[in-house]
Amino acid sequence: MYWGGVMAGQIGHGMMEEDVWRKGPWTAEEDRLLIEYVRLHGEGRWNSVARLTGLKRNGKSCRLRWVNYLRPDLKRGQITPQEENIILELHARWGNRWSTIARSLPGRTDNEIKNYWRTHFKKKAKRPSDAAEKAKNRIMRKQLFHHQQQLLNQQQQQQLQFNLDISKFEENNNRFPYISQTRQEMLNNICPNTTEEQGNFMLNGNYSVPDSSTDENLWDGMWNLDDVQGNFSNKTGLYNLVAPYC
DNA sequence: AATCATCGCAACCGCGAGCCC
DNA sequence: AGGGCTCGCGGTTGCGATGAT
Repeated sequence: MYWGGVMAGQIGHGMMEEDVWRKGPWTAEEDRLLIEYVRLHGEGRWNSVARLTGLKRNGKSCRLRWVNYLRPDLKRGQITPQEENIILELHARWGNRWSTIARSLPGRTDNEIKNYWRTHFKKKAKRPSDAAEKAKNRIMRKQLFHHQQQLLNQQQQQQLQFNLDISKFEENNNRFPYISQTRQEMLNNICPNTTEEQGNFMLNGNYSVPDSSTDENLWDGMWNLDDVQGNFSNKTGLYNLVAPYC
């Protein structure tokens, strides 16, 4: 337990800049005051809490305490397997957008999901400790990979347009003898370390699933697929799509 | 029993977006 | 237009609980 944090300005009742906000774990009495404040005034205007209740907590701290712990609609207990699946699915789609993910899990907070992810998934994926863990990770990988494949299929339509655009570019420049390198050059501009095989996926759609010996790399790479639904025709979207293979 | 390592979670921090004056 | 304020978000830290040695 400690006290710290210089206040930014006057908050009323003689509290001046040299006063400090209370930090650290909340007491039952502080919780009671905050709950009473929300009951009377509703959520929001968190910077008024200190002035109206006498709590020596800043607005940020009050909001966080309410949102993550005191809200009556919070669900307690462990994350269920169903919720875990949803988290996996949505993280594959949204990346670390915890608040977005939390909106699909009533009663769960972004903080809770973020903590759960960090302790249960990211670590396990990086260094599985035994065969069972590896098997579980393999299943997770396949689920996620299947999901990514679906997204890739959607994007293949956009890739067709991408190829058409390049073809038009080539047609317009076919009087140059070295034009056959253009596609690779364009890809190299986007993803400099792309191998020939990886480039084939992007340029020709000839994609082969990496073998299991590269699973860990693939799995790790998938954490970068945050924006896989981005526009394929722009550079950012393309980069996100090919990032795990770069 | 003692010590050390790891886990799980609450809370803090910095930053950016949106709003209002 | 822009400066200040409030709020929300994602990353990180601190620390008690638990497990391993």
